[in-house]
Amino acid sequence: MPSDCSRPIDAQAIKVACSNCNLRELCMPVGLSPQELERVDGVVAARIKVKRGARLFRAGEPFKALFAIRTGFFKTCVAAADGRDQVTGFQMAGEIIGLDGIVSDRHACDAVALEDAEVCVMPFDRIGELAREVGALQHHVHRIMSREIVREHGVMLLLGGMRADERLAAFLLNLMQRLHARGFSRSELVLRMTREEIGSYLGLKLETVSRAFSKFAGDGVIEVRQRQLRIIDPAALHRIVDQQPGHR
Amino acid sequence: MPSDCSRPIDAQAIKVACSNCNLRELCMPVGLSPQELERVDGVVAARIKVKRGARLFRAGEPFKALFAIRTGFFKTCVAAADGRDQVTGFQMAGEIIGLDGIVSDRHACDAVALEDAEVCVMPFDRIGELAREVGALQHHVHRIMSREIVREHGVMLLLGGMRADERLAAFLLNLMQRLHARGFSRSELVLRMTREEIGSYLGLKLETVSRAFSKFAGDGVIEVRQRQLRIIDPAALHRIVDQQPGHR
DNA sequence: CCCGCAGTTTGATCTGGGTCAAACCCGGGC
DNA sequence: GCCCGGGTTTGACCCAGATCAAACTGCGGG
Repeated sequence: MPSDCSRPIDAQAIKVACSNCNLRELCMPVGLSPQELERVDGVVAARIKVKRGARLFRAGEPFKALFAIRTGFFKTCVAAADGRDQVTGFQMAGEIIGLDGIVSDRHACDAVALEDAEVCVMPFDRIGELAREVGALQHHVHRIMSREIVREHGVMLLLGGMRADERLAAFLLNLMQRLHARGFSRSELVLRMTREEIGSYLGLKLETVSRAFSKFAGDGVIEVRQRQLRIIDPAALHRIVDQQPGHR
Repeated sequence: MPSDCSRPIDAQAIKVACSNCNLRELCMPVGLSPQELERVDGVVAARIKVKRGARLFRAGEPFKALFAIRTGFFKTCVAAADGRDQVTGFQMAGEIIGLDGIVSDRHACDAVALEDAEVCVMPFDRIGELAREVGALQHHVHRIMSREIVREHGVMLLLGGMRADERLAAFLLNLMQRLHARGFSRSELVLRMTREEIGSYLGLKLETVSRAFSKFAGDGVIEVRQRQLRIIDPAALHRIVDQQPGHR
């Protein structure tokens, strides 16, 4: 049973084809032979639209498939036994979500669409079968999971040792870099998430995030108007990130 | 070329056999047929001893293999461009390290033995081949990587939103639980790492860790004598972990 | 046995960022 | 057009934990 507000689309009607997808380089292995490519097309069982604010999956639900984001923007978050809630990541087009569900056959976090989104559903057992036949796909799956592990190392570094403005600078740079890899401007972006969500991800309160934004703006490093951002001096952000002190 | 102080051992001489290993349930898939089991034995190419303080691998070194810990205790840590250093995890017998190296064919962190250790070397390409033939092994590899991702979510929750004593309590409970799963006492343990390493992992300074230990001891929750620990009241630790306030 | 040193404990002080509170901004609905 | 509510900004104050400093503990080596 799909989560609230998400509705499946007949895969045949759309004629899903990874081989034609412009995100191919992001979520598929490179260097496949034409026939391998065709087979790998088969991992996508359907596409699903997810409305802004709706959940693609929730912690505790049975895990059946991984999801590749085609369009839109997600956050994933875990909730502790008490009410506490932690954003564990923001995901954009070409990225894969649901990896945390494999270990226990249940999703371990919630995935919430921060804007209307569309995702490709890739049943995990089908991935498994195909990976056994197409070596490149197998390795690709390993790489994706490994990448997620490394990304989380980075977050630990950030949460474990950086000051508020270093965290925000690192966050912005990471966001810009990923957007740029998708062909967006290197200097302009609109934030899909609230200050509070940024704060949760960075281990800060929303007021602190807001103040850091204001400070950067005051220093002429960025321009902010609500969620509209313009990076004026990327080098300054880099300098902020690897300024020594790191007080924690 | 292996890192300082580690020396390979002739695999033939030792006659490595996962099938006889008492850690089998921890690092191998369950429910294999006898012939599958025999094949999986083949993933271990060698065993290596690592002396206390030596590195099994360092960030940047080419990635060739995963390592299963047979005996001993490790920490993994990443270093930022500036001197900053963050412990990303502590690993004990039956756990797998090196997963972060897959994505870029280079290790992304250092693995340091905190006591004399012995590890099984599992060349990654061999794992790949075998996983293609033994479905259970393939799924097992995915589960191990997924588990690491979920573990890191937990650390993010801890670093992002918990107070010092909550962090330490959560850390101790996690440690106890893993040790107990390996047949050790549920109430007594000796810490293999320094206060500073605990602090790095938990995003705290060593003094703060020390104070939290003293506080727990003063409250009769634990007994501490240097690295020797005794948990007197585990329930109290649980209560500390999910006490609401979480000030961050 | 003593020394040296790494690791730990404890105290005193400082401060980054949390908390509380008020005002503001803007888009959507009526 | 106006109102309403979620999101954001800014200010004032406070506290958990960082920082600095000093003393203690226990172990390995000569």
